Amino acid sequence: MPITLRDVATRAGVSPSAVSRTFTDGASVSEKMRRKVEKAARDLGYSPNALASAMTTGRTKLIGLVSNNFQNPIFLQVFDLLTRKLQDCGLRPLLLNLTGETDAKTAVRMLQQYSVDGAIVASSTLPPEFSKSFRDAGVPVVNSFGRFSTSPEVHVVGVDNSECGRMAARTLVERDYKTVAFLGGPEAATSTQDRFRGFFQELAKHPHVAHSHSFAAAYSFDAGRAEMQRLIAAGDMADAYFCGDDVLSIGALSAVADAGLNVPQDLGIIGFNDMEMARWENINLTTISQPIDQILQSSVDLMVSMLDDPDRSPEVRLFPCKLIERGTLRPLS
Amino acid sequence: MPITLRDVATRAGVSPSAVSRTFTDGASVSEKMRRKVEKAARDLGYSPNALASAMTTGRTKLIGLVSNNFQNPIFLQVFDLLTRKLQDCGLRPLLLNLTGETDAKTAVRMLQQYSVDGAIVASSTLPPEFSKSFRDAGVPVVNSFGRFSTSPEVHVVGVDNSECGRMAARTLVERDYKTVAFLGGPEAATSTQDRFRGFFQELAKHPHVAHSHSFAAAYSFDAGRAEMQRLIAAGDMADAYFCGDDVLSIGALSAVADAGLNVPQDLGIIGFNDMEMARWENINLTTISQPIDQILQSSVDLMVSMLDDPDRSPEVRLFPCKLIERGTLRPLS
DNA sequence: TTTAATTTTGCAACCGGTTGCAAAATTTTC
DNA sequence: GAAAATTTTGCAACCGGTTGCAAAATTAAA
Repeated sequence: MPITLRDVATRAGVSPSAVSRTFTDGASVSEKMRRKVEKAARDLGYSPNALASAMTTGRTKLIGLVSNNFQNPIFLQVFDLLTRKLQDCGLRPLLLNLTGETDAKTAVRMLQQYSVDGAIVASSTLPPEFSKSFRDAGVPVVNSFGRFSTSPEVHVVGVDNSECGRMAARTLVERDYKTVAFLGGPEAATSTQDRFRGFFQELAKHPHVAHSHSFAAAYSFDAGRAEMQRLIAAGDMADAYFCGDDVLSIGALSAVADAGLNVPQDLGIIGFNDMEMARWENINLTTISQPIDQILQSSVDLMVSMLDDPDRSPEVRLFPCKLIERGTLRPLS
Repeated sequence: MPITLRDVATRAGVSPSAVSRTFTDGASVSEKMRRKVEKAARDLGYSPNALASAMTTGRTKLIGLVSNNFQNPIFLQVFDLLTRKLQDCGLRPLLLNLTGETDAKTAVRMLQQYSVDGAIVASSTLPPEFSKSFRDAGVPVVNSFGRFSTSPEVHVVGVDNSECGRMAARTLVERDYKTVAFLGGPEAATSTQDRFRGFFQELAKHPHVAHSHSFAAAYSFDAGRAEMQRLIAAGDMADAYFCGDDVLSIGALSAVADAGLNVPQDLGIIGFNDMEMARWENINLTTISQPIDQILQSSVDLMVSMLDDPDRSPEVRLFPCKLIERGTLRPLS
């Protein structure tokens, strides 16, 4: 059924190699030959088979897109941008959904079977070792939104989460909140741990500010709401909360509203991610944003450069986060 | 670098065919041989190359996942479920992001180059002809969330959008709203058109109920809010609105709240999709839900059955929608 | 115009598997 | 225990391209 290179060769009355060469750039083909072949190809509706070509060249132009964050709304944007950017480079994303599955070995094998040229691990919760398994298996990898190290073993692109924690703490202290708290997402996530560390590191500089912390069960509205309800019921409320995620914040806000507390006077909330919903007038959440587009562009750029030079030494690219001032924090006095 | 079948054959001291056979089920291999080969494979860490295998078998186990809906939060769930379900069947999703691009020819070619075994077009906005191009090119296709026809040319799984429109109209009339309106998403989407048709078809049975309609520029909070603001400013408000999507509804709700109107007494709103946010206590949107999980399971089932029998005649599978009663519509009197 | 240098083309082997066919090995039947 | 029936194995060709190498064709130099 499908047209092969040999079909084209026959119709054009040339050798298969000639056809192959007209479709690989950089190959030696005369103008006359190229025209002849292109005509035949057009007539027949031929387009080269990427898989067969991959057999000899060893490059599939397939990039594994690995993630376990299919619950977080921000990731729809991540997938959108990432797939578009990859497509723009002539690369095709092969999706691997690792929800509820963290075995790196399996993940690597699943991608290796398809000879992917590389893999982008987009996750703020998978540990660095996860990405390392890809590198160890010889699969070029970049970890987007991952935890960085000063002596990285794989490319990492993202933000400095502990700096984000410090930024949140600094902001709350500036706004004159006297007791502040960290309301994190799932404790196992590296991003949670890093922000936690940064947050309390900064607070240590302000001994007059009381602090506490707790963790929500998931990055979800319900988990945020439940945890805030628990805190309210327990009666040991802080003045201000740094939440691990906007959805969490919004859940917390809803519990706070139910309790009749006044935001931002009685209680401040600062979120993380600046997702779509944070901008909604009826939510209007003050939050910290990470430059998603830049992170992903940089990830793809790194990926592309690794395809040329697989032994490129691992690099860390961090982008600054930004405070997005809205209505859930007291203004600077 | 990577271990080939011949490496395994050499180490096990058997022929390549033997190795191939132990890895293809249904092939004739003795117990003794199988054990020998499996041991060698394990020792070497061999796993068969899906692409090479595809060359002779003609099956890649790659399924194109085509969509242009990377803005709608509901699609994160769609991607999550679809990829998991495909993976569970041993299939791998090759993502194709068609945002701002509707040329079916290109899309087909992009997938054909990778010899996908089939394609799932997940979109409520692409026209049936789009999916048809795949079928015409010999690529088994199922259109999830698509517009159905009584004499379908491709498999379609989804809901009867015009029935959804009727359901919305029926509900609003029941609740005793006297002037009702359709606040649709982008007019070009088939789902918008179908719901529009159903909505007014039902209203035609109730001549005492006044009606009107308009369309938002996008499926977004801002578009919904802007359109509702425009309506409020124009001063010709209806009693109740059927919005094309929950995000749109939420935007509209925010405009309504700003205007000091009382929901659900002065004004009723009914959304569509029952997304996560509709459940949030501070939104509490009455909406119509489509059974996403069933739709996708059915899509994958159809896909799998087509792989066995590519000439299976096209089928339409429609699932019922359900009214999710929350707080933005007057109760039944 | 002849010869040397350069470019274009085709041949054939290969990438990593699969599979039809016949030979070899095993099991069944008598 | 020999012959027939059945199962297992290996050989070799093939899937749809690519590529090193040498022959053929073209261009440049003499």
